[in-house]
Amino acid sequence: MTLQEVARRARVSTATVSRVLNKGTSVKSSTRARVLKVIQELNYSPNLHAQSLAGGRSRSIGVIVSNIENPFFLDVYKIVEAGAHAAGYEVIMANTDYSSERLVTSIRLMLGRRLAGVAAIVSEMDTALIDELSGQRIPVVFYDVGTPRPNITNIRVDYRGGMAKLTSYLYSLGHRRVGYIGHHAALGPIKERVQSLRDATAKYAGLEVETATDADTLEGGRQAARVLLARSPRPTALICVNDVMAVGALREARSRGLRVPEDLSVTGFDNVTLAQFAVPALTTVHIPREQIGRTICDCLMRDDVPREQEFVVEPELVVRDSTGPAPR
Amino acid sequence: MTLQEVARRARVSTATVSRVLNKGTSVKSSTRARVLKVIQELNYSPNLHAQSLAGGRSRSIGVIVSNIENPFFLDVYKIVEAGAHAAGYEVIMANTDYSSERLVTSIRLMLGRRLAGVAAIVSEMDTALIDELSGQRIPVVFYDVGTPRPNITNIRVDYRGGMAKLTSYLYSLGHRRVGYIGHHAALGPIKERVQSLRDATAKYAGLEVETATDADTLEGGRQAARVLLARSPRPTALICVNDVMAVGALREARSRGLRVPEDLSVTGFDNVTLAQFAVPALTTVHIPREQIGRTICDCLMRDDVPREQEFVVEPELVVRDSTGPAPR
DNA sequence: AGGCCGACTGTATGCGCTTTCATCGACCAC
DNA sequence: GTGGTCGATGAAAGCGCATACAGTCGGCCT
Repeated sequence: MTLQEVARRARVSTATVSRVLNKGTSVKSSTRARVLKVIQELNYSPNLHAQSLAGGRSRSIGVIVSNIENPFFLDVYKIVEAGAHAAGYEVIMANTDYSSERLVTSIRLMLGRRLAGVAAIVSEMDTALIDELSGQRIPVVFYDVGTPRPNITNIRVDYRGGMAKLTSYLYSLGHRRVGYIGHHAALGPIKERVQSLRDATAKYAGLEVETATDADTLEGGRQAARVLLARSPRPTALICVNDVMAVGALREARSRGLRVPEDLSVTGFDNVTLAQFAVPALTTVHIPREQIGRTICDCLMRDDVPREQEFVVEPELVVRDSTGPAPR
Repeated sequence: MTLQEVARRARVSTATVSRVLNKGTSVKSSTRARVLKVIQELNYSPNLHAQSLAGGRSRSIGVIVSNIENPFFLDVYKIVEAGAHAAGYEVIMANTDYSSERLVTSIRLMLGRRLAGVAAIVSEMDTALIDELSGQRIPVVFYDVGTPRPNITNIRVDYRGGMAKLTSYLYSLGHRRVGYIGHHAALGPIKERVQSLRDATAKYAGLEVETATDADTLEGGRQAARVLLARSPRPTALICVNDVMAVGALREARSRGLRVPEDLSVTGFDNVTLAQFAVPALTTVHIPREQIGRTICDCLMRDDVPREQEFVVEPELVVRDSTGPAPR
């Protein structure tokens, strides 16, 4: 079913059919009705590729995330999706699983689609790629990675500040031996979190940090906790890089018969919904995903926002039931 | 950056550039190298729209899900994604939030993209739409909805069987007053689960069922549980339509000081990873998502599989710690 | 030497659509 | 009546690529 076929059956030119499809210019209402009727009868749906090829424009934006299974990314994605739909845009999602190669593939694909904009909510990133993207004419938003460049907007979270709040809080509860549970230790933005924690070690006398790394999943959190909790002396607090891993850690603690928070404190990061539903409810650091999502939408789908900006979002400590005074 | 521009700079014709891009036919290796070099220099990436318009074919499949936030859908999506990537395909995801209108929009969009195939893992579905899809020449797979039609493959889960196992198990534990927690009670495949439960009421003497409906989220599960647990006499078991809502219900039970499973049994459905990490670990019914995902991949990306099939997958009871003998 | 084959490359057409630009009445003011 | 304006429509030129087809050229067989 092509536009041409529709035009033929409606006894009009292809231009007219195109006009009623893009309900912009003037078409006599009787003609419009006739065309619409044929479209209906034929179940015609325009070839999107031909549309964007001929039209040059695109009503789609791309969103690349590191791990769609992690509710943090999912939340941001959903907010962007809602904003896009509200503005009449579609969104194409790509998932990299923290792989740089998949990131490159995804970005090339996004560029190939000639999208209206691309948001990369990822932890892995390569400077050359950023340069390449910067050279394109489409607006790009980075979260977590990337440095200010022409045509590129950056959103970053003050992990250092968030981690400092967490450390100070745990220290004041008497914790001196803490375990850090992370994933993909080599990736820049994630490294920043560990580093912040390590820096705190210097500030707070007697604070010792051990780390364990595993996959960014519930099971990964559990495995990492298993390693850390087997050490002797055992850490009295587990700081997890995100809520998902923290819930995994919680599970492991319970399996070992450790009471949380009496025997062990556990903290998350992100404050996803799951954190409230964990048992016990998770103490975590809130990252305002709503704000991040809206910023992305503004940057990609509005012309009246300046590019080449940098937004810094400030995380906040959320104390719930998984933390308490250090034992003994 | 167009193919033309690349051809000009490499002093070859566009046909040759196209050849090296689609690494099929023979190109002298020195020419190939020259073209590749220019492509590299220009950061050229082919216009996907032009490619699929000219080429006719498409290396993408579409996956439509009802609620990407629910790990069940996410798991299936990820399996399909992996299979697609392995076969050199891309996947376009669409999320309907259980809205029929969004389903229609999504399907139209998928058709507009002239994809190689579409999978609809959704609970909402309209017969007219199925007919329309059936008329297209692209392979389509439905999960949960849809009736056998030409060119359409169906995958369905024997909910009735799964629910029967669950009911029988709870009955044998002495539960006579059970609550059912669901969402979108009006949608066909979901209605089937409640109906199975209701049918069981007839079979098992003295079994009473009350239902509550809320959103398909952790919070929805909690709210529904709140309603059910406020009743008097209180149900001794809560059967939840899926694991996510069950975890929400678990949370509500705990808030009310009810011990699970001593005071209250709770069951989920789907057996997502989260079910093992719930506290207590959730008794649930396993749906083989791996098998579903693979079937979808086979149907959409291989030519040697017959269409117009119907696959029925058999769910299995997984007993964990959230169920026990009815109190008193 | 003539012919043929195969590796390589260029030319030209069209995929299905959008978008100028031109056309053609109809209608109004003068 | 003439010129001008505006609404409605058609004709046609691409958008960037794939590909059928037609060369070109060297090597090799007879």
